[in-house]
Amino acid sequence: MPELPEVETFVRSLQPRLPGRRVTHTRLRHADLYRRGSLRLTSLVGRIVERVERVGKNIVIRFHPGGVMLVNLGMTGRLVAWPGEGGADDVHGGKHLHVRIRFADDGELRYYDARRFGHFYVAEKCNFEQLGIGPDPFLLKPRGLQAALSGRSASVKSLLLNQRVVSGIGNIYADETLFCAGIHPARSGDYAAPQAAALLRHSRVVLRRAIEHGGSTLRDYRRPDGTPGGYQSHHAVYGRAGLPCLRCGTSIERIVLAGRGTHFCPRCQR
DNA sequence: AGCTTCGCCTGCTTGC
DNA sequence: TGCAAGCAGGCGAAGC
Repeated sequence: MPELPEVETFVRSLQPRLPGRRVTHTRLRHADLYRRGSLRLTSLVGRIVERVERVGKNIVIRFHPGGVMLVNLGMTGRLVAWPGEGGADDVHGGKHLHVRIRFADDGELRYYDARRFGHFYVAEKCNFEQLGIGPDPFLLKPRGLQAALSGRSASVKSLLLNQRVVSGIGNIYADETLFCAGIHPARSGDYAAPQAAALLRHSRVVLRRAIEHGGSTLRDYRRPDGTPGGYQSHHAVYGRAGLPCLRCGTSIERIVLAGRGTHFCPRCQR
């Protein structure tokens, strides 16, 4: 599931390939792909890609002389330039190809999404806060996270998953961060608030390492070139229920918290 | 207001 | 072996 490291992997592939290209046609299969309030993709025709960046789990494409497109990949979305590198085109046999943005040079930006949980948002300008996209973990200050956690009775895990609190952390990296920080996922935000600096530090270490490995592939996710990411083999707790903790040997537990499968070491995380 | 649960959507896994 | 039910999960909406 594309979280920050997986989205960053897509952005790093797109950034050297899209800028300078002019949009000539757009095609979208289902209008329900648009997030509420979005302009149509056709409004981008004639505009030139300026740059590709990432905010939290969102891919942000900015255009000249104006306009911005946000893509949230949901669970199984893939945003790739076509033709792709090394036969990686049509990874789903074209069955799940939902958006095609054609450029003047005949190349395309393609969006595939098997489960259609992803969303597009097109606007002249966008305000991330209004869209519910909070600060990126690499920009958020320890004090900011502390303030966002203190006084909150919700579990620290659900707050890490809350994109308004910090954007980019999803189920895998929330579990991994909490393990590194030694905090039980069911603890309240208020309890964890004094440890905000450590939480933030650990989240950055985990996210940076995951980016270096091209993200985590559990099932659907593939890097832009079609190869799986490599970070899943470095998970300490996620997907390791019943296996021994790498630090103390205690069996890793799995519970459901905030509606998500949650993995932790009952001895290392208190 | 804050928190939890639900539903969207589809493919893979599990169980009868 | 085959089919139906269960499960996974980001995120917005609904409910408490």
